[in-house]
Amino acid sequence: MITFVDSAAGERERGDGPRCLDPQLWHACAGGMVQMPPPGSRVYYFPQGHAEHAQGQAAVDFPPGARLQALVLCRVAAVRFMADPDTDEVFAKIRLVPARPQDADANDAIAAAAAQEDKPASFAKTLTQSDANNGGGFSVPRYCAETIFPRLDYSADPPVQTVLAKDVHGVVWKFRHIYRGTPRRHLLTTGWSSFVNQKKLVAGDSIVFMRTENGDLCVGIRRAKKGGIGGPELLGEEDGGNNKMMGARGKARVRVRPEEVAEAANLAASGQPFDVLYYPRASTPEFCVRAAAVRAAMRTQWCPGMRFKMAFETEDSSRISWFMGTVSAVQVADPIRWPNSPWRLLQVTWDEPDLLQNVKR
Amino acid sequence: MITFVDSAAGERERGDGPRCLDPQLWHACAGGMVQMPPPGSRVYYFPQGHAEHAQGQAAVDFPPGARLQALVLCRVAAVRFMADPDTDEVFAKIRLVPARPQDADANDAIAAAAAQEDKPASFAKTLTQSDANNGGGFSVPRYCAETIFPRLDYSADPPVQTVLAKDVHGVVWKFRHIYRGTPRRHLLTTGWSSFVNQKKLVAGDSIVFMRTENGDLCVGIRRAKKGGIGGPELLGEEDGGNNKMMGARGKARVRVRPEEVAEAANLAASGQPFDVLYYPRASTPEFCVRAAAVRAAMRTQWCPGMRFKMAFETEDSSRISWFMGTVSAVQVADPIRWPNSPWRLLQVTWDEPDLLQNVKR
DNA sequence: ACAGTTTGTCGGCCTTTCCGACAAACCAT
DNA sequence: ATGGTTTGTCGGAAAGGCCGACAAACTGT
Repeated sequence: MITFVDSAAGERERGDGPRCLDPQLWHACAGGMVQMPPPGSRVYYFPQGHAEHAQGQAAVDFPPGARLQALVLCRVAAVRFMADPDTDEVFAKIRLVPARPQDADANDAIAAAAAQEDKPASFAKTLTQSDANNGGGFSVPRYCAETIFPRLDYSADPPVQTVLAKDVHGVVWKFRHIYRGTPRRHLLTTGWSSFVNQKKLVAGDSIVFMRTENGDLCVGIRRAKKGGIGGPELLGEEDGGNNKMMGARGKARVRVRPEEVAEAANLAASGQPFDVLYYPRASTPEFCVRAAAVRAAMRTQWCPGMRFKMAFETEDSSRISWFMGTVSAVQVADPIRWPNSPWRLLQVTWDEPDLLQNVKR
Repeated sequence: MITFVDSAAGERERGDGPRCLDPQLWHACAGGMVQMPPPGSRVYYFPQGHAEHAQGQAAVDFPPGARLQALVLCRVAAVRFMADPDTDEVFAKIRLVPARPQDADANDAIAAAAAQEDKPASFAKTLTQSDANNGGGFSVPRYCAETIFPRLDYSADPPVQTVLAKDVHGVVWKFRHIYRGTPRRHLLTTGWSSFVNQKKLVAGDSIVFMRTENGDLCVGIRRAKKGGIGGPELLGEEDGGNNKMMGARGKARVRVRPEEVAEAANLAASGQPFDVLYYPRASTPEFCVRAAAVRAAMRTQWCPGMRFKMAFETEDSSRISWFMGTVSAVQVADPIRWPNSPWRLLQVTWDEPDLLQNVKR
């Protein structure tokens, strides 16, 4: 394997191929609202959702003859946290084993609570024009510099230090961190420019800094959704445990191939173990949803006029906000192919006048 | 382990610690005249020489009581080719097992001849002021560019290519190689500056380029001997198989600690296996000399007035030249501590009027 | 010794990037 | 609203580094 650096600081830990990365950095990159089902827990697998995850527009070609189910109860056998070698985009490889309903539901809730704990401090910033284009500098928000970066010695004039940050591949980047200007502000100078160039960052992309338990700094990337850098700021995000929102822009390049979806759906239907790739930032709904959450949602009789609350994350990952809306219609997506599918599309009218959003369940 | 790169190109193969490096690159860095005794061959180990290798001035503190021998016949058990992680200086860790004279002398000559073969093409250049200080460029001697570097496409205007060279640690450096100017000449531009900075090269240091059998390029470093960068060009080099010259400048930092020498000498005297570190560019005489060479030299009755010829290597490692001299005195170095030691210092007056040189044996 | 070739050094100029000034945006009262 | 704080953008300036010109050094005859 190869660590490759050019006009920059880089360091690599190991020399293996597409390896698993630190789950905490993975979560920091995925966004604070992504919660992966822990191994051993049970989820419902939605072939329809998997298909949406795979496609831009091209429909997945499910074999016509096969007896497919709209949702399959599975046990999570393993979750591998990974990152795209080229784009640094994080994704997970989830191994699912179809299960029978009467199987034990054991630790679902407990494990979920445990996963919530000890989440290390992280901070995300969307790159400005100046961060991405200008003379090789990055304006570090004060909060980020003070809580995520290593302590800076303010007695020096000007206060400067070298900051090392490991990316999702284990490559370490070296930045000069300086506190200067009038008024004073935190900046990354030397090293930033080549980071931007090598990661091919543009204004609108986000950068995530995370501090591990042992004090090391990590850096991740969240590419801007394609189809317009400027635009309104609303970006699709994951739900708070029950519901899901889907961004309207999107049209990402291929990450999951339709054949893989078809194969997974078939294996699921025939009760065999299978792997799925899950891209947490793909702006499509979850297709592996906690069994308990699905059952709770199914108990609700959704009908037009109901008020609807959906969580989303603010840009800097520091808080969680809510959108309010009203259910305007309830319709089954594709009654012919997927009879009795709870993969209903609720049409919601948001209080904030924005694009119509499709919300699952 | 760490690959560290800053404003440069770097790449690492493996992640282990002080590992062994490619023997051919090691030899290219050591200089064309260094010949390591192959495993299985026999050498005489000279504690006195080992001590000189270790010290700047500080004498090695041999335990007074111990019965030490001036030279110990040993079998070479293993040779590990290594490089200093900080300075890139090459050295070898030699495992020696004391042997009895009547043991087989087997393959000494054969192995030596074999070692001579398939030495890959390499080229060394001493850095000029312009190479080391000026606007980040390196003037590549035509011979080096044409025989060591990858083929350049001269049909382009100007002819340019990116050259990758792996250093002794497996880190790959990236250089822009261009053929331009009037008159035309080969230059390394982008990437060179940061190589100089990170390797802390100064005018007077040498850089070694080597081409491996499979066509890959390697780069090594030979630091200038300390105590004056400018000065006369004569640098101490190894002998042609029989004799040894010792540079007068030197005073290098510690590489071998006196305790290690004392321990090795004791183990040698008591017939136990031991390790020695050998720095081929330390400007001290060999202290592990082929058994056959020692016996040949011992048969000669050295006396004042004898003519003396000693090989040395030219700066670019392309040729071997000879110094002629006359033996002016024969004296045993330290008759009290080392009775009957052949570690005599012949005093030689060189034909070229230079500093007096001490020559072993 | 001479002519041809090779390469070390220099000044010019272009690019990169570091810097404070300023003001817009943001926040807390 | 208002004042204090934070941070995005800009133009100036310094540094880095690429270039050909020129001449010194070297080579072979």
